[in-house]
Amino acid sequence: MSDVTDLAVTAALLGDPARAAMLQALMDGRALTAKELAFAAHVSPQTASGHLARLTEASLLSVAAQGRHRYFRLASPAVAEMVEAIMAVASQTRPEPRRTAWKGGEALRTARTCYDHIAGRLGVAIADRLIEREHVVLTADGGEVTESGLGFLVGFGAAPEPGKRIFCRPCLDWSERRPHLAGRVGAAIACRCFELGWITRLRDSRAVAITSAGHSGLADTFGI
Amino acid sequence: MSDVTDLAVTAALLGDPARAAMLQALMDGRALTAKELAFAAHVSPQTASGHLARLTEASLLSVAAQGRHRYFRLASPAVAEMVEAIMAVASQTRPEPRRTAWKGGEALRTARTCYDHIAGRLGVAIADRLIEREHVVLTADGGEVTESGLGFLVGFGAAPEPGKRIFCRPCLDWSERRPHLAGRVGAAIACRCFELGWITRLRDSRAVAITSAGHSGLADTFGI
DNA sequence: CCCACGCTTCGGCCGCGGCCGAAGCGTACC
DNA sequence: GGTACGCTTCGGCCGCGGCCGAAGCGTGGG
Repeated sequence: MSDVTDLAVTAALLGDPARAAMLQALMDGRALTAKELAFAAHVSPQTASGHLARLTEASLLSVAAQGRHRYFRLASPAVAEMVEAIMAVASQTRPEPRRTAWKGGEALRTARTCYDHIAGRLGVAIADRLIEREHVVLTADGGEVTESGLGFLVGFGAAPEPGKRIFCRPCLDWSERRPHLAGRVGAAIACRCFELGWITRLRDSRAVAITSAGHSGLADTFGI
Repeated sequence: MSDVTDLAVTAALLGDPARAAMLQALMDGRALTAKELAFAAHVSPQTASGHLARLTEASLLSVAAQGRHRYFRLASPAVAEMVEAIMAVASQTRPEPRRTAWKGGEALRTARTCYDHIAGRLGVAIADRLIEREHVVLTADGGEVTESGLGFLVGFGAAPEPGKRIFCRPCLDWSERRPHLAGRVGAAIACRCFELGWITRLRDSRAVAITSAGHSGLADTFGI
């Protein structure tokens, strides 16, 4: 048994609007309190508490108690990847492009964080450039940084940290439907871009803005 | 709104045990009838019919009516990827890793039958060679055999039989996640390979073994 | 020490949705 | 034409699970 049971119970956890909203709110990798998540999901604190307990129990979230607050965050990059994969299918499903473009929707598509790396048009563009220059090679479910790529990253100040996490892998971008860079390499690039002030987080959103320094920097470095 | 709603409704579709079982049954890329899927999900035909209608409505499945049967299959590779991503998280949750790659798993990935054609690494390799040599052209949901391809197939002794079945189409390979050849052309090639004694079926399994004659024959004919 | 606050647990309400029996529609085969 | 079969639709039953009010527990601060 029961690969099938596992699939169903895990998917059912994401199938509730309140829990889905909470996971979305955590998609940028930050840690939020139970109350903040209750607000994000539009439910009362006690309802949220129940949902959070179930998500934590299933290891989709990890929790850290601190004083009288409890901070929840996604348990692993795999969870973020799963959510993005579902979004990719869900957005494909959507019949008409739905022109409404609610406040910030366009910004989300331009550039956003996906757990700890960059997604949206910017993320895809960066991946494209690196592939074009043969700094990385992406396959269906893995990727490698070439010799020249490693040199480039070091020069950029984004040498990926050593660790057991997967080095470099593609992550399907739900808005662009093309892969962007995830893994340690994607995280290092995103981190460096924040460090250089090329991009900044927008309030209450996973969207990020590209600063004017970012526009020139990205043009110089990546040709974007 | 409602990226979050989309996420929830799509996930909810996978969150039901019966629907999850159906999707799992389709993960190898084959097309199954409503009745077969009802059996796989352990529900009555009328219950299955309802589930299949919802999955099709949401574009997770595509359906092809043929005579008095209706064949369901995954609508796109993205759906398969989504299911795999969820399985990745679900299995991560599971405490004990439980024996990886059960007996014969590797053989299944090397070469297996997919209805009446060849899948696995061998199936994908054959498709790749034929595309590379411009003997076939594959599109998202169909395919054509070129002039030179037809000559090649006839010379190989695998002239596809006439009939109303779809001539040539790609079939997503579950283990390789890339298309292999299905349809009458795929069937003819597989049939000829069995005929030449290049491959033989293994007992109680969809896996096939490549014989020594097969190794040299495949190298000569397809350059594999 | 007491209160404010964040979070959780408990209990009960209620609606959504899965399930199957029965019936209807269309195709295939004799 | 008749029959068998695959599939779908309809209707009604029923249980799971989401929701909130009230109450309980622990921490921090005045």
